[in-house]
Amino acid sequence: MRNDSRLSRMLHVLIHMDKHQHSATSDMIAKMLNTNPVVVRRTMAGLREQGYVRSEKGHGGGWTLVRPLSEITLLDVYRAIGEPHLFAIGPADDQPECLVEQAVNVVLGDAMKEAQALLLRRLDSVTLDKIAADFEAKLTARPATSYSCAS
Amino acid sequence: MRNDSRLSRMLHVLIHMDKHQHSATSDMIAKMLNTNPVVVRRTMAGLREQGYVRSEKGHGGGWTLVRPLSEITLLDVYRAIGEPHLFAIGPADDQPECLVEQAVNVVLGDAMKEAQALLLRRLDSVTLDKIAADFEAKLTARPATSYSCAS
DNA sequence: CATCATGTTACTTGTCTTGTTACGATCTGC
DNA sequence: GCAGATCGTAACAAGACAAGTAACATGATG
Repeated sequence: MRNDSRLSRMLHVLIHMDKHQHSATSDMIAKMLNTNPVVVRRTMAGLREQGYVRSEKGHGGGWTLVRPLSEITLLDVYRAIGEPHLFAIGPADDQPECLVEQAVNVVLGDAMKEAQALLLRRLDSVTLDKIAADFEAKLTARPATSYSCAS
Repeated sequence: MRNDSRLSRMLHVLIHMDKHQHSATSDMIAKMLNTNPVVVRRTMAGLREQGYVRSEKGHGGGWTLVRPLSEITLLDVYRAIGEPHLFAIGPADDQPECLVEQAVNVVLGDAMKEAQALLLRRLDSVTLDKIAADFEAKLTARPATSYSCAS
């Protein structure tokens, strides 16, 4: 568990959900992600609140995709899961008195802000159906092997 | 302790070391950074191995800057401390069998690689004397207040 | 040789995601 | 309406990793 994999996992799930049109239970999704249902519900709660998926209780319930992949960007998903910290590095002190440290924070902070802006711009420029299309391309390139995790 | 602050701390220290020409003990540096001497030695070990600073034991010993700030970039310091992970996010699985997950990893990985390249480029383009100059500018702008942490 | 200072190891702490257990709420179908 | 499926949520443990801490060895100075 070295990285925060919530964004990666949610992208994975959403594309799979688009492939089977019927609802998927947290249990099925958990098996797909090699985790357990509680983690799935916890992480997907944000997607539900933002209206990208819907969850239904009871017999025959589960999760369904509400909006088409073409209308969801990676940035949308990132925001829906709560915009977790992108960087592992950061300043020692956010509001230092020392002017030297302030100067360090400015230079380092500017560089990080630029990198973050670039990353978010990239996330904003890609919709989920683009990833789905990449998958289809891979699929036709090697149709012999098993193509997907428990889908 | 939310972030890895080693880079930030080392930049801070190196610039201070340039200001007083005599050597600084780990104890003095620790007070400056609000930490303790062991952390200082641990983190600065990389800088010593790369030849940016020198440490001397015994009476009158301590740490001294070996190379001028103009010859040290932020990237140099980042590398000297062991190139710690920059990002807090990442893929759920580095070598997934599922082609969907592979496609997710490619898109996400490309975006992160670009952001990382930009950040490292920025770190490479700034030398420590630039930060020192920023500090001097701040200093002349408000000379009345205390300017520096225990320097 | 006494003292100062670094070098290093081992262990603890703090923080955050993930994993897990437990329990309550709600919906379906018989 | 009862049984079972399924989500919702709270509480807590596990794992990872930087940072904090304590103990002790090593080496240099006077």
